[in-house]
Amino acid sequence: MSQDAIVVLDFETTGLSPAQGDRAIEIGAVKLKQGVVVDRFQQLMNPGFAVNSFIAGYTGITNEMLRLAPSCETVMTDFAAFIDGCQLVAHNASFDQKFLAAELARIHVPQSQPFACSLLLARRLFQDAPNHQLGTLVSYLAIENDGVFHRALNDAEVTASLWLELTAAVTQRWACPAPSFELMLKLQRQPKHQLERFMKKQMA
DNA sequence: TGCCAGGCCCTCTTTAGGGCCTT
Repeated sequence: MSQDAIVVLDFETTGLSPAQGDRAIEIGAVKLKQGVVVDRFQQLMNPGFAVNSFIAGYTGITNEMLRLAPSCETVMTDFAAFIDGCQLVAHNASFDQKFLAAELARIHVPQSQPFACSLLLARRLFQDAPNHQLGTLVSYLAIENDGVFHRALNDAEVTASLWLELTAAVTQRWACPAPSFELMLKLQRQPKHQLERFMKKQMA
């Protein structure tokens, strides 16, 4: 897999914490090369137990839909191949990263790819947004969408568009052509009041 | 025993508390 590919991913899960026994029930992902979507991945997966009514209502993913889905282990084996050699992005990446690491650990695959966070970047680059929930940012930036949220591929698609908006904002604000993934990783860790100083140093 | 997410980030901060964000 080429090293310049970025996979923007989103998990739907049975809850908030793999440490408390929660599992993934759907993975959706969009692969970008030089800002263009070149591949997609979407798969429901059976966690081995029933999802509660809140999750079914929140995601629209029912136990009936999951009953015939392949196991998490089967799906994650395929997904590990999909993301091999790629850099990763998610909205509130700490959430998706812990589920990705937990599900990959079950099939004895380490999670070693660098992981950028569109939430941390949006808090820095779109400070005027009403808030930084994914749905709000989609409206704020007029990102094209089909009105479906909380399904993995739909959320991954709009997060990929958000990623491109974030890189475009860096380009526009600091005259930085094609900001690298590594630059975005560093930027998401900068205190807000030091953004100008940081970018000035980067562009010098 | 009782409780049960956790990282980020702001502020009435750092010997802490609470909102934001993800499902």
